[in-house]
Amino acid sequence: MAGGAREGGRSVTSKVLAILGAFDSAHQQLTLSDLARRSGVALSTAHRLVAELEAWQALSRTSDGRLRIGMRLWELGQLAPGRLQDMAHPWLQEVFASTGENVHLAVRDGLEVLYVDKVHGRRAVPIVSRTGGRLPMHPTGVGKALLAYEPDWFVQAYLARKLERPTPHTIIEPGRLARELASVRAQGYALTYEEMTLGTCSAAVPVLVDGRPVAALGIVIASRRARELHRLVEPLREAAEQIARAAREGSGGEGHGPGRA
Amino acid sequence: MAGGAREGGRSVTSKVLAILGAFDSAHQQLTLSDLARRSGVALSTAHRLVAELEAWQALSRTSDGRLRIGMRLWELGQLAPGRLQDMAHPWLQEVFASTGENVHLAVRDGLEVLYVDKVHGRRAVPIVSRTGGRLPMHPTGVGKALLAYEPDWFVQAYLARKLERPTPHTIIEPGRLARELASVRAQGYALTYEEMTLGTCSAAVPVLVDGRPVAALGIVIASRRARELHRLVEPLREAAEQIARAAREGSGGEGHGPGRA
DNA sequence: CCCTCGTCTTCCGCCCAGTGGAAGAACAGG
DNA sequence: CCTGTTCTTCCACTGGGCGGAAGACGAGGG
Repeated sequence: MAGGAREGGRSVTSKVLAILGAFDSAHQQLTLSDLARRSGVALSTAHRLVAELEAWQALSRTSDGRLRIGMRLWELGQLAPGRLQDMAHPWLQEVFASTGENVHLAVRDGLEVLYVDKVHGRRAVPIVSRTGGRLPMHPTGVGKALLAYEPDWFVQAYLARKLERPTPHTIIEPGRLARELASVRAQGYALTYEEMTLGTCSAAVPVLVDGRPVAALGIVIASRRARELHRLVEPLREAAEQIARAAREGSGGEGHGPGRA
Repeated sequence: MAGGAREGGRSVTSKVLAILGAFDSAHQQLTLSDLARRSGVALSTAHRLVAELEAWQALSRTSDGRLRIGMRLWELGQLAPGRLQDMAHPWLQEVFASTGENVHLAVRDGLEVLYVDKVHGRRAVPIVSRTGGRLPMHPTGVGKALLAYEPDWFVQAYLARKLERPTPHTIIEPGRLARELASVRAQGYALTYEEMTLGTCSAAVPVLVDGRPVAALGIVIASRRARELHRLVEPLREAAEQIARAAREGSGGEGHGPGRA
């Protein structure tokens, strides 16, 4: 082909998707060159495709000319499954109303937790998680709550890898983590103390439908108030129970959460 | 070309976008054939593109095989601008906490209002609006609050069209609507009584930054409780003022809302 | 049971849309 | 003025995309 060998035949669609996929929470705005580099698409090709995406509002530009995800994609994204989130939202609200803390809902996706909803007021928001964000499972409350109820083979596979260690308090020893998970199962809730972020600690409970952990409900507070965590478990547990009930009744098996294994 | 004339040369990208664009709140799940029809893409082409989109989780399938927007697009959508929404959320929360009603935040996009955030509890949710949803401006509280502060040429253009009439209470006479908007400006808030949906009424206030209506904050309740609306205006106004202040300080002109004219 | 109708999937040869290197423009520092 | 970076435009070549058609599948219905 003109200018050189076409690199092994990528479809146009794959290039468009690669361009979109170049954005993530750590790279919310990119220059055209960055975008081309990150997506592995030739600069001139990226230029053309980006123009088309921009015209459709799939991408937009910040005031300094960098590219971002556009409103149209946000709008489309709102049409994604989300049955569980919709049902759960009022209950998160309830927990927030009775505690005033940061409450969030997460599901497992692959080997990570994906935060699907979040309710927060104005006080002490250490921004540990953001809606649409991902974190590893073992250093987070919701992650431990979910992991503890996964089948054994899954947990084994999870523990077999080298685990990230965001803070010195993170538990990464397989044996110790396995024991921790056992106690989560025994108690019905998970606690963390500065395992993901220094300065914050959390409590979380799983949402169990037919014994399977479809989501987890968590709460995050400043670590100097760690003693209050126990007081917060009961409201969480109650809300999770209600959400589970609503999920059992509400949806007759419609695929509502993500579920890559 | 094989099979016949290529219809005027549409780019691959435009087809992909047409496929995504075929989904909207009234068509959240589609069969492949529907999708091909609605997007104007040949069936076999749609089949191939959809397969690629599905593999990337841009689309997913419901249990009965129909296609939906996938989790990956939801995730991407969460990276869209949203500065204003993020800042505003705690204040919506505050209004909800003090009133217990359905509170939502909307911006203008073209000739419609786009709902960008919503907080609701378990009681009386007539689901008038959904996050990511659009409604015409004149029958909604937030719409009137926004329209009242738009420049005159814009309002004229809006009124010049034939206006939809979702209920018999909807005001569609240009003269009457113009007078209504004048009184919104005078009072600083807008009220509606069953103008969008029978059985519900609403109050809304604009969020004004440098005199320009960047968003509107609204509340919806059952119409049998219409007398309580006045009581709800003050909390709304207060929250809107705080949001406006935060917006003025927080962002130095970054493009955060949509703004097609 | 076969037939019909609608939907989904696969196939295949043609050819134009897409491609990417290169050159040039625009801009920012130094 | 020069240098480095990013953005934009150009162009000749070609293989990925195209869509009609035919086949597979499934759900009624007679």
